[in-house]
Amino acid sequence: MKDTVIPLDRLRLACKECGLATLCLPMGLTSDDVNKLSSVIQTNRIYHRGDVLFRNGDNFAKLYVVKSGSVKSFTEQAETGEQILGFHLPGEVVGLDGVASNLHQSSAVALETTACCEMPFGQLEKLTAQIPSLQHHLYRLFSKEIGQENQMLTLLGRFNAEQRLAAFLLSISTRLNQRGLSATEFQLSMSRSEIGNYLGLAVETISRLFRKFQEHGLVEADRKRVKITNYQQLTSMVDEHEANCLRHRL
Amino acid sequence: MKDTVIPLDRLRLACKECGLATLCLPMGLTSDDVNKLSSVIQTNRIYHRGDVLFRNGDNFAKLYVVKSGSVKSFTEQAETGEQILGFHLPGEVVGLDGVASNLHQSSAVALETTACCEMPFGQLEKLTAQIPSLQHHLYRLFSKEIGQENQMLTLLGRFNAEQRLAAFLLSISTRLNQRGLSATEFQLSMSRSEIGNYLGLAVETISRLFRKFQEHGLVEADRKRVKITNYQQLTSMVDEHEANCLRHRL
DNA sequence: CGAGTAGTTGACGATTGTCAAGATGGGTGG
DNA sequence: CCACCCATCTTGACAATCGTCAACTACTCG
Repeated sequence: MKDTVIPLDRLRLACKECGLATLCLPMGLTSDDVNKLSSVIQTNRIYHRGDVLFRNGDNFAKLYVVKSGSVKSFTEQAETGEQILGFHLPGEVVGLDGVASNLHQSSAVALETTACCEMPFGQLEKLTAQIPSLQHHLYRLFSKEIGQENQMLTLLGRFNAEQRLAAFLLSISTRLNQRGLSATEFQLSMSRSEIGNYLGLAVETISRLFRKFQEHGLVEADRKRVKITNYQQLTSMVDEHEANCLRHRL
Repeated sequence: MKDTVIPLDRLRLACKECGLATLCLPMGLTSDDVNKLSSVIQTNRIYHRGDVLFRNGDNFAKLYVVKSGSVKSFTEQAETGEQILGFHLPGEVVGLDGVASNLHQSSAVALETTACCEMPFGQLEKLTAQIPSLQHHLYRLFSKEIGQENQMLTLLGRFNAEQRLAAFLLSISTRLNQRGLSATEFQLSMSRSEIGNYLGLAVETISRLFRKFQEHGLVEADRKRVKITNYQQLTSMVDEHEANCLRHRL
């Protein structure tokens, strides 16, 4: 992903030509509507590894759509450090939590070289009042985010360490696959420590689980390169009914 | 709370007279706008303990605002039972996760006798296109929900059992207090088992913690009746910096 | 009043975190 | 191009938190 070469002359793509358009945009917009939207959007701003998109407490101004690369969002705790709230892959939106108080409630940092489209929320909001399908799309976007967080709550509340890592790998796999990439072979952009943080587990646990998964032929992992070798069984671990049977064999 | 008597003739209150109006409604609506809104809303539908507001997989049609009583929302897992996603107190909205797919992604059940206002989302949506401040309010509502779930993720990811229960009690306290009730003395509507489920802990752990808190003079708990006797110290447990110091004394 | 559900308590064990030491590898500068 | 360095990762030993199991108590509701 890091090595993908994007020709410079395509960096300033308008929404109309954007490969992610079906993810960002609702169906049924007129060409005129799309033009209005793209006039408001700042396209393809580039961030590098470690660059901050926004920080907890910053004034909320815009939503960020990841176009390539990846972003992590997190809260900063007084002494315990950060709690990672999510990893954001191409086509996903970051910053929705800022609308409530006009201040960002979390921080967001690029995990690698990352291109984002930035949408000033105030302008977007005005536009949604004029374009019903865009309004509906934005409501759906918020709602989808809530649904995903609900899944994450379930994961943290009811899943053991194995199931959490399995679910994590499957989530990344599915999401990359939706963007046209391989579902079974990919490069993680986050460190073991970040995975552990996200899943509520210690780094050492993540490391041990990767080894265990590898020993049992579920994945081949070399550093950040991951190859899922038994997708089926990985899936069945998350479906906890079968997981209980499986756990005794593992 | 269960015993609160609501005169029957006030049960069909329009939004204009609703005591929760400042919670549900944005500031700066004209009287006309409020009338439009209340014409769309079904007010004060009564649910009893165990009654289902909606179930996972149901068609999504409306949002529910709790007016009195309380509601739990949860996902149903194949064999592990349910994972509780949230408890909803008066003034809070339930059902936001349904917008994304037009199907409810979770279920919601009344924990006690509960009155809800029900807002058909399609109509609400049309109205928001006409009333900018209502549109903004709805975006904020979604965003606030996301912020709260982020807090919950942090709780499940980084807090130990003690901190989780402390945070839970403080959350209930704060929210009830915002509705004009006592911050230090209240009646829980959920069982120990439901608290445990919500916090990712076993019932027995909750039971032991209540005893521990009581022994240390933090709360007095008799079944569902809770009295917070040392609010200060409870707060400092959640602020994890001090919590580390405290833990050795407890 | 009786039955069943919810809550409590104790004993025990497993999962997962912590600590410490060592290995690996990417990146940088000579 | 090589070598060194630092961050990341791995691995093992040990400990602690929390879950599980089981028995018992106490409400609540019909």
